[in-house]
Amino acid sequence: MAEIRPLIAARGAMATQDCNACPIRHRAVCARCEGAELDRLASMKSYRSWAAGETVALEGDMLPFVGTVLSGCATLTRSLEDGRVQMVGLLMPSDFVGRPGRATAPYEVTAATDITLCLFDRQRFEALLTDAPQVASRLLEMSLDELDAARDWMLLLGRKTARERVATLLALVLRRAAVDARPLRAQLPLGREAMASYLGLTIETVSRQITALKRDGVIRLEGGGRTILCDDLAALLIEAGDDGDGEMPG
Amino acid sequence: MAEIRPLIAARGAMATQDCNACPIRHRAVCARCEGAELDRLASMKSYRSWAAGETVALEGDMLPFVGTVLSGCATLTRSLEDGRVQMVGLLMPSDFVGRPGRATAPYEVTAATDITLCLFDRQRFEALLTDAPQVASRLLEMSLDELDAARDWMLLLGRKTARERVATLLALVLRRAAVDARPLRAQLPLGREAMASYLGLTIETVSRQITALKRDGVIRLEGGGRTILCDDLAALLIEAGDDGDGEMPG
DNA sequence: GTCCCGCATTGACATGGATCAATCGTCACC
DNA sequence: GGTGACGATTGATCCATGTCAATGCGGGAC
Repeated sequence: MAEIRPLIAARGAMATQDCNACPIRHRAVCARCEGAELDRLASMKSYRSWAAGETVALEGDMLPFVGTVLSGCATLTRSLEDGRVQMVGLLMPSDFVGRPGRATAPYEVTAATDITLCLFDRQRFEALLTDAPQVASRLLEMSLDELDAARDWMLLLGRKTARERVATLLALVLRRAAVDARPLRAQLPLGREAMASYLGLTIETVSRQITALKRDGVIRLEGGGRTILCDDLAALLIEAGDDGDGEMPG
Repeated sequence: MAEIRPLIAARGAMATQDCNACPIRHRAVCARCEGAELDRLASMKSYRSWAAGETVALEGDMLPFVGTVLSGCATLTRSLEDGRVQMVGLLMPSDFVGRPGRATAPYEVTAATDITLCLFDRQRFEALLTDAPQVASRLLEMSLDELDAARDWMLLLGRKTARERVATLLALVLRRAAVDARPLRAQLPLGREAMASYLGLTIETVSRQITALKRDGVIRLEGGGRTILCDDLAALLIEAGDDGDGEMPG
């Protein structure tokens, strides 16, 4: 997913930077920090990378850190005992990972692409939280945004048809990827399986709905189905069933 | 819903109390406040009640306040243009209402029972937030709990069968209502329509699944289907499809 | 270039839940 | 006690999506 957010630096370059130079400060938890807090953040952080497909944390794992996504894309999933899986969040660069105040991960975290995180020791971060209001209020704001996004997704999962779900996701990806280009074009960051998991559908249904949207002239495909083009975003948003201003759950 | 949480005082008594005496401080946003913050909170608050069925705020409404539920029970819903509705949260006493940092309501808020809220002027509350870390961190904690709950519900909406969904909700209500009594007994706070809205199902399906669970001896009904009894919570939790430790989205 | 291998697509069929419609209970009111 | 209204239940049927299975396609290794 890094490729559709060109602002984000490649991960090799990242490992030597500190919070002051963080290219994602505009959204990340340190966005409002000043001298002293930045120094504290910088003193407790480290970097770590995972390859696409690797597990960052299993449900119930001890998580000694919290952190921020620097590059790449990770998924949060919850599953039932018989193997049914639902994606409950998609982490993009600048998104926050982990849960201050809780030692174990409530869902499985998996690297969807190669990914690098900027990690903070959880307990030291919690201490910072209690006496740096900017950090706490910034994190609160991010959490509330995620809550809104999760609730939008509940509407999709509870009430939308398969075609509407697929159209919603494609519109979301297109709007993130390219606000300017015409026609809109985006490489799908997720394979069909991850899309199905996100949308509460099966792979086959996702595939059929994409084919149907293509047949009906709403989208076009390129590069073996991994790149989508759209000439008329308004038409795609109508297919999505609402005005389409929903945000992606983080 | 107030009747199943006997800790909560009746609303008539509430209107003259201040934050110090708030009977729901153990969970509410003021739970960690001390002298100065409590005084500030008390100075900006007011009380207001709505009757069951009344609308507290429509999607997109200006909301000049944030607040806390004192008594009663409210629902948060999102809807599609053609009328399909999904409940995205259920507010119980001590739950937080509204969104610091945003002027308009992102979902419709409706009183499910008679309800009383303790309201704070939004802008003054935001100011408090920036310089009272206890308030910000308490609110963060509550928001993260709601986020976890919303994500649990995404698993239900995306992957559970109708029977599992109904069993999950009934187990949730039973565990909130009565931890001690045997057999477990609870008055349903929600009618069939609200249950269906919460579960992403239709009224008819909810009704059929309740009938089926009764037929199979997992639950019993009383009082015209508004009170449920359960002799074996473990059996109900198995029907719910997971270990059942999910929380209710707030 | 060819052979795999993993992912995506397509097809045939089964089914869970929605839809449409009728009936039933319960409670409030007269 | 009778009546109306509203929510809940039950029944019959339909259809969207899941399931199972086969085929297609593109990219990397050699």
